[in-house]
Amino acid sequence: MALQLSITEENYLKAIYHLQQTHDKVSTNDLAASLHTKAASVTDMLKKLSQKKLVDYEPYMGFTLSEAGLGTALAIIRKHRLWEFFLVEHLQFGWDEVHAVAEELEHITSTLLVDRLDAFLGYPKFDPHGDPIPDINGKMVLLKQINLTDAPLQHTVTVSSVGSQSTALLEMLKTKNILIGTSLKVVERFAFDNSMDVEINGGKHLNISQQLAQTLFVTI
Amino acid sequence: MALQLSITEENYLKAIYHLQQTHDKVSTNDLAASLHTKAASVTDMLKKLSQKKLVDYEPYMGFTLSEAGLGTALAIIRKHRLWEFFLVEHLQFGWDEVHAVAEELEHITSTLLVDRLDAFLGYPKFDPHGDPIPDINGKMVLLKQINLTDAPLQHTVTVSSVGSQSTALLEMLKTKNILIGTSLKVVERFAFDNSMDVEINGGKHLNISQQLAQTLFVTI
DNA sequence: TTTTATTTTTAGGCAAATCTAAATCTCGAG
DNA sequence: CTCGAGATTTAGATTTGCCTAAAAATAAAA
Repeated sequence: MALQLSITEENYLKAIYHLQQTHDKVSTNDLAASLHTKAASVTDMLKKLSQKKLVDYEPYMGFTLSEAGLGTALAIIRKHRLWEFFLVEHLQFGWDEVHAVAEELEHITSTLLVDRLDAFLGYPKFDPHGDPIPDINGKMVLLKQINLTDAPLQHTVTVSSVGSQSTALLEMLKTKNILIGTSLKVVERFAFDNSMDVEINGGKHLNISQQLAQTLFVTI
Repeated sequence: MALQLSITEENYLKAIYHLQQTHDKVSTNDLAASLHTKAASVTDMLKKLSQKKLVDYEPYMGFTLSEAGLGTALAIIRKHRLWEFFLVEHLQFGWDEVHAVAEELEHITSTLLVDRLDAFLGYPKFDPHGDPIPDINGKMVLLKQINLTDAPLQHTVTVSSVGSQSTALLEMLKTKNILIGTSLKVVERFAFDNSMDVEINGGKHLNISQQLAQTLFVTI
């Protein structure tokens, strides 16, 4: 069985995972900053995680997750993103309100719970921020999915998926004639309400609210 | 704002609440037994909870929850039972598998989460074990709801509610002609599969599986 | 009403996770 | 190649929750 980790240990693994994405080797100071703690505390914890073979750690030389540590980190991230999806999809949370709650929910241990939740949600591939959700084996789509909100001005993008299957959303998309595969050119953005004007399939202009743009994932 | 409690403190409050239901004044030893810890530890924690005005504690004389402590305990129990309902209703957990998971979920702090979950579930009044769920103000139905599983042999009971609104269940009830208000007499129980034979409205006999019996709440 | 048994509390310590301050290491500048 | 700035680790304390063992209080029995 996977050894039982404290919430603190799990948070360390997760933070190391995120730093690893950009810093080939992670430093004590960077991790301390990321966890809002002090370097000395990080060193203490690293000795423990190293002993448990979850990180490859050489004093003064930096560290990375071991294979086992990576698997554990991905399991936590999987839980985090699945809960975020649940909160937005079923509990009417905004995509910007879910992080703090998911930080707590991600430490619930039951694997049965996670896997049932995954099934209940329909095995989503991306969380509400467009980040990929690892599957039960830790596998995930490699790139972050970007939504219309982040599309560059004057670029034409293609709708690749929607962030929700709610009937309210699907109806709205139908009346606006937006489907998977529709091309959208971002014409203008309005700072006032974060809405945007787009040109649809090279023709009509359309105003899209921030809420809608956030649920439209696109490829450039 | 409500002061932030540790998980341990919350578990103490909850345990005191449950003991209070039967023991007018709670004793150090009883609480220690209930939490699988030692009397000395309980005394330590009681001093802390007493200082925070969550329990009324007089050394050597026993203790009870204060008004504030009761409110906090009910909020935890509310979360516990709502999560149990969610697990059974939406994630296919058996009613006997949910307790351990709910023990973890009940400590998630977001009140927005709890209240949205409550709404999502349809403001249920009873958890899957028939225990009443406190509402947002801590109010709840006073009696435990009993389900058909616990009905005494040869007694006639009346279906008062069902534990789920799932279409699968409602369809089954329709074909079996079981409605709210239907009288059922428990004729026989079978230890092999925990199913039971009942007489419906004083007429036909019917076999009811354990799963079905558990979702049928009755009055005697 | 003593004395004994039981319960509860105090005293003193331990482990986890944190901190500050001091010591040590690494690496780039000169 | 040496030195010092900055990063890292060690040393020593603190807090929380728990423990054992001993002392104190209450309750029960003689």
